[in-house]
Amino acid sequence: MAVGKLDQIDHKLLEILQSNGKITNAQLSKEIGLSPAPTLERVKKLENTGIIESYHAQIDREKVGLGVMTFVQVTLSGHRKSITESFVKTIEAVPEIIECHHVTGSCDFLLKVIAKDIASYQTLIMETINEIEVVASTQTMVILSTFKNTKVLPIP
Amino acid sequence: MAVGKLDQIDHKLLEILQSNGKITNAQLSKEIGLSPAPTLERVKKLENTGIIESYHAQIDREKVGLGVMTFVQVTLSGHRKSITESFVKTIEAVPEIIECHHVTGSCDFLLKVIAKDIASYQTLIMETINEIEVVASTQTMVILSTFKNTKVLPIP
DNA sequence: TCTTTACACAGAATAAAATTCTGAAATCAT
DNA sequence: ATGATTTCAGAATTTTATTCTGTGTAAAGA
Repeated sequence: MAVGKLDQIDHKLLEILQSNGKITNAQLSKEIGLSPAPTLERVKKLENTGIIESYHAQIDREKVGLGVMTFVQVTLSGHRKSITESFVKTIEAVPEIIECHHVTGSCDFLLKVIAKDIASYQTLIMETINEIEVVASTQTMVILSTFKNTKVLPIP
Repeated sequence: MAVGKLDQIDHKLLEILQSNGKITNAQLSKEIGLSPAPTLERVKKLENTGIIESYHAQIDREKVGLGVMTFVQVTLSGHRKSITESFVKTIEAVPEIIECHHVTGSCDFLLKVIAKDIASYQTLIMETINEIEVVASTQTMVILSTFKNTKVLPIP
């Protein structure tokens, strides 16, 4: 299913479901101006074609005791495929690393990391990430505050 | 509600709901080993206390025609409160900027930005972000591939 | 132009799920 | 121990999702 096959109603559905994944079908149908049946049909189609990938609950980081979030710029010791693969494989097993992106620019990877506090973050960086053999260096950006964190992508 | 009041069952609920926000209460109750009534009670409590903030549908970026995602390191021309506030206010109105974090380190802000393609990304950077008066410089990291992007936080 | 086909839709019927209610068991503090 | 509080299971009720049927509409072909 290409984007060309998405009409205005589909766009609106995606927008609403991104910001509220638990809206009832009845309410959803009201907001887009269709009856429940075709509304559900459209949503199911978006799910089946993989345009809607999944649904997630978002939890309050601070309230569950995760006070620290950081971005870590990682530079590897080389750029051979085996080195990258080795790094990624290790990363996957670390639950505190919630994002790992291969990027262009002055570093190789950018990680998003969460931890209970600075002390446990330091332990994680020093005893887990910096201990990976292929990691040459890391540079941390601690998040002081977050001004925007929307789950709604602006569909073109 | 502090983290101390969350028992093992709450932890499991949060873990499941983070990875599958649309699970039925019946299924959820099976997975944690309670009957539907107390299961629902617990989930509602987590919602009411704000530990569960919201639910969101995740959509496939590429399938809706958003081929480019980047991180942008932004350095401002100063650090007075008014400068930061001016920047944040402008950022909030740009839908392509889906995250904006105030960070420590060599830059001031880190943005996560999405765009249709490199051309429209360039337009966004040059005509929107770099045009903000208080922005001194930007440095872009284009995401080549994403190896990890979990919505499940490891609750301590 | 007329027909044919294929969709997309609304409304009603059905199935499934959430929610509420009641009372019993377990836990806790006194 | 004892009373109070909390947590739970099972059943009843309400709400919601899902399926079904028929109608209108738009596009494709004769």
